[in-house]
Amino acid sequence: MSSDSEDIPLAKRRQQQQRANKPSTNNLDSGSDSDTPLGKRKRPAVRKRVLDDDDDEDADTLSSSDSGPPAAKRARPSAAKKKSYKDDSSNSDGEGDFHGSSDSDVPLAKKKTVDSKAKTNGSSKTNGTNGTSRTKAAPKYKEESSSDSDAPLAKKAAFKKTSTPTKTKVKTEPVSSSKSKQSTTTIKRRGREEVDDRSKLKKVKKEEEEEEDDKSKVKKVKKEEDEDEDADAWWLNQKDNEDESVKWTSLKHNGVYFPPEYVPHGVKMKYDGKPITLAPAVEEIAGFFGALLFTEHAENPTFQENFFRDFSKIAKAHKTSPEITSFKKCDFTPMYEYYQAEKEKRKNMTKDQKEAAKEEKMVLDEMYGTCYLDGRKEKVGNYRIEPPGLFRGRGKHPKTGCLKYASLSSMFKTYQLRVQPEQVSLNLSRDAPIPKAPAGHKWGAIVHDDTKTWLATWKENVNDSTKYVFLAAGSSLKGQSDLKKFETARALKKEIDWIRRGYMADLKDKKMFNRQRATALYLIDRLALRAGNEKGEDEADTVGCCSLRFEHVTLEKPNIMHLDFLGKDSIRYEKTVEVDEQVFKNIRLFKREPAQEGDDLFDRLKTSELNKHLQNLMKGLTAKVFRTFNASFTFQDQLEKRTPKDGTIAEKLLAYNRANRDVAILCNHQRAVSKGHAGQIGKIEDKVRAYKYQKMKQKKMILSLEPKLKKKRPELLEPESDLEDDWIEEYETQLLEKERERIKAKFEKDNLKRKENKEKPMPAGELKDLLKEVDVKAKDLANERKKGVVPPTRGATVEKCNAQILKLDERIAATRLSLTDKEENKQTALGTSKINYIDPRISAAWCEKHKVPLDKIFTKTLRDKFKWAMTVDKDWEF
DNA sequence: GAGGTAACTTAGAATGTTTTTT
DNA sequence: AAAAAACATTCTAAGTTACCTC
Repeated sequence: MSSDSEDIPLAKRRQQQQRANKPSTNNLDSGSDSDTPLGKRKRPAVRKRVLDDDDDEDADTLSSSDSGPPAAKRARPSAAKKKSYKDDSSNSDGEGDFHGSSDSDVPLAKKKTVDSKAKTNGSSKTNGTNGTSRTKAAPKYKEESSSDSDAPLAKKAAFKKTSTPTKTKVKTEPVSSSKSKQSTTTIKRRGREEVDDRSKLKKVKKEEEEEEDDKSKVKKVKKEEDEDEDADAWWLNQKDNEDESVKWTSLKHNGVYFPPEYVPHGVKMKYDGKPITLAPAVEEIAGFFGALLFTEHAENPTFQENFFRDFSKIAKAHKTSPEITSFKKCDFTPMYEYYQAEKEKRKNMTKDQKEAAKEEKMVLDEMYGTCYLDGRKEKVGNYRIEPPGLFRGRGKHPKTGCLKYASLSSMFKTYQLRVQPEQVSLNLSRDAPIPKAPAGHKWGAIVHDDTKTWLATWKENVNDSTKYVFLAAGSSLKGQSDLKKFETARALKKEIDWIRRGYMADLKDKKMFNRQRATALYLIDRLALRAGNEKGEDEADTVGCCSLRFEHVTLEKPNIMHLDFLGKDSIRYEKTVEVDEQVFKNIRLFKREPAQEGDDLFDRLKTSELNKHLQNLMKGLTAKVFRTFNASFTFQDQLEKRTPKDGTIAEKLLAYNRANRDVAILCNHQRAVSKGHAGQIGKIEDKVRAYKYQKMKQKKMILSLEPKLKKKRPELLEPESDLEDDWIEEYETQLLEKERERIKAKFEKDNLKRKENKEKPMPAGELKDLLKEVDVKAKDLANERKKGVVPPTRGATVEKCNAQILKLDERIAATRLSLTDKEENKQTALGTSKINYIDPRISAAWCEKHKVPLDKIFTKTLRDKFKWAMTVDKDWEF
């Protein structure tokens, strides 16, 4: 029943693909074994290379014997010189140093921030769009602005706060600091009486004032069935000021939805060939695996091992279950079949059943999928507590296959797979009614932390990570942070020139640390790499920029760099790029002996240090901002270039999608190749071959018509590439077969018609005659193949044949193009960049400008998510 | 300053639904 | 009308970042 090739799961295809992708020039093979294809992972605790930034030698001299610049040029740039790359135009402020000596980073950076502000202020109107200084919004939403009376002051405070990079929050905002401390402790306490924090006078007053508003607002919203767009349009009423850490003043919700209890189906797996009866919990776990049978997961040894450890342990603990000690003796196929059948059943549900299921979902959506935030009705995202199951880690995750459960502790008489209410903490405002916990249960904790956006949280067992219930993507909170994200990216756009000059200069810095930082920054900026935090041993071995290791980078003179590593989600990043000469030199320097495989390329650098540095360059700047900035910038740029001014909507959409794809490629967003892809490609290739076949025929026909052309046009004699005799024969056989079938079908159809019309059916002999004609044709073709000569068809002329050939060439080219297009699109995922990286205002403005309906580019959910961005005018620029 | 972790964004797989093709 | 492809949504894993603690 395992219709094998049919059902290859995505993960498997991905792997095959990755394997297939492996370039022949891959230098990483060395040391690779079956377990760690990208080289065995060595994590030397601290293995710094001998070169030390503290010894005062010029790193360039150390870097290599080759062609370093003459000593005079290598000398550290003087302060005056450095100033020059900060901002050529603003030479008025001579002290505008880019980075200064590293030990005095902070004070200089402070100056920098002020500088850049002064600069933008002076420069012009455009800075009105900068995140911190948005002032254009009209205070439409009157109720809210009541809490807002001190806006100008708060704004100033925020401004100041940000220009002092270190710990300023504590200094300038005692309220918020004490608050956050207290609220963290709150979370740890249990029960409902704990009151969070900041009952500062000001706040209390505010709340009192707003209580009234809240009530009326809630009523209003209910009455108008959330048709009231203005009430939801937070972006029309952006206040820049206000304590950013406070996320809401009122938050009411109904808690979370727990997955239903397991209903045993009694389907028996086999052990050692015999069906066995399992206790419900054990049966459920066996079912988890059974459902995954024949997928890449279930065939992965690590997955099997982890699963079996947990499975057999729990089976053992249940006395009623027979002992299970060998994975090999387990046969889960009955369960697999059961779940397949269930799937089928679900697919074949009647209309009524489907209707009922929909209804049920609606009820849950209303109950748990909705909350009230500051009186506004908002959607909750993932309100379902994750059901138990097998952890599906990506790539080579050491824990993949482990059982996700609630508790195996003996406190519970039976093993508890489902997360219990006691493990779940809820966050809501103090005035909100506390949702009832499921019967017989209590909530783990109730907190009132208005600096957090989560509604519920619990701990997961496999990686000991925290899970949250957040608002949906279309909510105001998410929208606001989205807007903030893009405004930061836009702010970077204004600063990028001098920041780039800065790190380019730092590439030659005497201190190794600075060089590494600059080089990393270069890669992050030019290649849109992720920051690359350190990872633990119990995670998949993936890297980002700062965690790149030697084996991930190879160099090729004069300035070519190959990158080959597994990034987030174990997606392979494999690119060959030209890099700046100095970057090339630096990387060679970093890679020098005694470094060896497994060592970090940037052995002095950590993401935290990189980000600290960036923070000094610009408020809110972190490594990930570069990705956002470059993605949006590239998109706008490409969109502009590709959109045909007078094209049809379809042509414009094509341009849009191409620009989108450029971004996806930049960010290396990939997806598994779909099931039928190879087949689809094959079909198109066949189409190309069919064209070539026709072309070949035309060419030969010309020669039959005009044999003299053999000398004049030797290309006519050349065989078509990729057109082999065997293929031709098979193709012709197919053509003939199809023709026969067509004739038969037509014959039968005609006879049916005759019958209806009470006419006599055509005699079978007629059909035979028709088929004979095909046989004659077959002989002709065979003859043509033998002699390599194609007699001209009736009315054929050299001119006509030439025209045909031209047409065919065009078609071949077009089909080939669609082939490349398809091929590339097949592994490129456009969605991720559209959802997370491309400022939606670029799209909105483009639609406006080119009269393209918005719903051609954004689905309903995306329009909802980006509703804050839809009001820009056609000339808006990122 | 290392190490841990809370909280949030970003990510591809899996699943569900609609549209297109056969 | 069925199958396949395309498109949309849901799910939860896997990142980044700030912050806390020692």
